[in-house]
Formats: sequence, C-alpha cells, structure tokens
Amino acid sequence: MSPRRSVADTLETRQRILDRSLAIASAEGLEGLTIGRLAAELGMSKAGLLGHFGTKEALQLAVVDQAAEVFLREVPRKVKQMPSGLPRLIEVCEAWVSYLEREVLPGGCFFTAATAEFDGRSGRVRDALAGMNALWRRDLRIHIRRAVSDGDLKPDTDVEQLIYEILGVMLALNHFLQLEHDEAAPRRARQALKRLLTK
Amino acid sequence: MSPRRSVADTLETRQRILDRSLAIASAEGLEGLTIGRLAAELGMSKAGLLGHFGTKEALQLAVVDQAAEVFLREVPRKVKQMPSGLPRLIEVCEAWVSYLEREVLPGGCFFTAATAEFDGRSGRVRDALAGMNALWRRDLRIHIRRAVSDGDLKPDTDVEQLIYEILGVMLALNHFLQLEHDEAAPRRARQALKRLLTK
DNA sequence: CCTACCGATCGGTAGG
DNA sequence: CCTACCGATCGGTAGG
Repeated sequence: MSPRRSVADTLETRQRILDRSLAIASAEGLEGLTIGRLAAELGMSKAGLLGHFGTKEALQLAVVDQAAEVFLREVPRKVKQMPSGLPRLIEVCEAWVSYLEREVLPGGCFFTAATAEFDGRSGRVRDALAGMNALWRRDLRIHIRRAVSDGDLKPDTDVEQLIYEILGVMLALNHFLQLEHDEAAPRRARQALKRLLTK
Repeated sequence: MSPRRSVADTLETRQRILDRSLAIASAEGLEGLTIGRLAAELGMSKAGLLGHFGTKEALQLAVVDQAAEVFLREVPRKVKQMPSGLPRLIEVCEAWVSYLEREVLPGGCFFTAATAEFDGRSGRVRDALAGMNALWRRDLRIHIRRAVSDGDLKPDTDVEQLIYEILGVMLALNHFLQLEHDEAAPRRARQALKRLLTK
C-alpha cells in the first residue's frame, strides 16, 4: 500500500501531468495526447492518471487552461507595466512574436494547432478554444481603441480589420516557423506589424 | 464470386474513395481518416479499400494529391486566361478567397489543416505537404516578380515579405471562417489584399 | 472485391 | 495511487 499523499503532493502530480500533456499536445495535437502514452511517459498507471481528471475530455479542458496560463504569463503579463494604448499594443505584439520565436512550447502555438484541429467539431473543448480566442481578441480590441482615442492610430482605423490583420501576421509566423523552419519569419512578422501599427 | 471489374470501374472506385477521404480529412484531419470508418461510409470492406492503396500512409499521400488537384482546379487554373503580372496576381488571390468563402471542402482549407497537423512530425506526408506549400509560393513569387518588372508594384517590393503577408491574410481568413463562422472575414481578406497589392 | 482474423492500443471501470 | 480487466477500434494480413 502506498503512503497517503499530501494535498501538496497531489497538486504537484497534477501539475506534472499537465506540463507533460501540454508539451505532447502542442507537438502532436490534443487528440494525439492519449492516456496510455501519457501514463507511460510519466511512469504511472492509466487509472492513477485518470483519477486526477476523470475523463479524457476533462484532461483536454485542463490542458487548454494550462496553455492559456502559459500564454498569458509569456505575453500580456510581461508588458503589464507599459502605458496602455499604442505603446502597450506594440509591446504585446513584440512579446507575442518573441513567444513564438523562442518556441516556448514544442510545436509552436498550442492555440493555433488546437484551433485548427477542433474548429470543425463541436463540444466543450472547441468552445473553450473559441472562448480563449475571443478573450484574446477583446484584449487587443481594448488596446487598439485606446490607441485610436489617444491619437496614436488614425481616427478612421477599422478596429476589427486591424485585429484580423495582426492575427494573420501571427498565423503566418507560426506557419513559416513550424513548417519551413524559416529563420527570417520573425523579421517578416515584425516588419508587417510595424506597417500595421504606424499611423 | 463477384464479376471481374473493368479498369474503368477500378479507377472509379478509387476516385470515390479519394473524394470521400478528402471530405473526411478536411473536416477532421488526415489522422482522423481511419480505414474502418472510411470503409463503413463507402459500404465496402477494409481489405477491399486498402487494396487500392496498400497502406494508410499511401492513402494519405493520395489524399494530399487529390487536395492539390482540387485547389489547382479552383484557384490558379481558373485565372489562366488573365494576363500575367499584377492582374493575374489579383485574380489568383480573389479566386483563393472565393475558394475559402464557398467552402469547397468541408472544414475549410485542407492544406492549412493538414499542415498544422503534420508540421511537427517527420515522414513522407509532411514532406508532401511542405512540397505543395513550396510549389504554391513559387507560383506567387513568379506573379509578384512579373508585377514588379511591369512597374505595377513598387520597384523596391520585398517579394518574400509580400508572400508572407498574403499567406497571413489567407490563414486568418480560414481561421475566422472555421472557428468563428465570421461572415465579415472574406471582406476583411479582400480589403487587406487590396492594400497589399496597390502600388 | 470478400470473410475472417491478428496483435496493439484506445478510453474507461471495478475493486482495492 | 495500483492491478486487472472491459468492449471497441486501430492498421494490416491470409487466403480466397
């Protein structure tokens, strides 16, 4: 009989599972994350692992949360001290490019990969991914509006158009980095953003 | 004993398999395309189906070819009659937007989905996808260079930068259509392209 | 093109 | 947290 684990130990095990899950899911997709393989890599049983989450879908939802946590830590939280408006928007985009450039997660942006994988389905995982995307666009929207009202972007700026184009730059960055290992891609992303964010 | 099928019949069956495979793979990914499910949907046995291709990987490669065939028919071949250079480039991009807007394949662009799915792996399927991407960029490059030498794009146009940004617009279009069902997305794509392709 | 089958793996559960 | 197990499904093969 194994000794009873403390609450702290349980949380630590849960975190170990999530960290490994996120690495696997980023590289090979949320569906490629299988219970058996994950258990083997962590040196524990499938049943022991599932005890922390209940079902595979619950594990997937926890991984989406964990990916959001990593992204929020690496991008918006890093530029919290910048004055809001255009300076903050520019730094948010730079942190975003840097996040993809440094390959914080293997396989690039978890959300890009997971969104492409789940956008044709229905269910709670898809909804969670769509929710995170919407939340992040809301963040960008706030910064852009502020930049416009500060007079740092043209008064006739089409806010949704700008969000669309910024996202396109980031999706292309992820594409060229992951598929082509194109080292020039971050430079291209920064150049495109500079043009988009200059009055 | 079933009657011996003619060569034409065999090819027709093969095409039926490919058409269905492409629809499944576009919507749910190349890995989600399983032999058992495909056989069930087509009303044939797994062995009969596999006889046409040999292995799952060979089927996946054939599906990539089929997707390329559909894309080439719907986009570049539709604008073959246009004068090369900028007019052709503009029409290629319009055909591309229209292709995504009409949802010719369920689940949007097969190559976007498959590339995101396989970019972190190695093997022949990944290589085939990378090859198609490279071929298509080559096409765009030729049109852009011609537009520059015709004087229809600025002489200091950064060709690779423009390819990067056009691809970003298309990736964003696919993203907003598939995840958000955003009907404004094609308009945003056209507007972004207009700005990119105006001297 | 079929039936019948293979070993491996899937997500998940019973019981401790 | 474990062992032992479940039915379903995976890609693939033998033999016709």
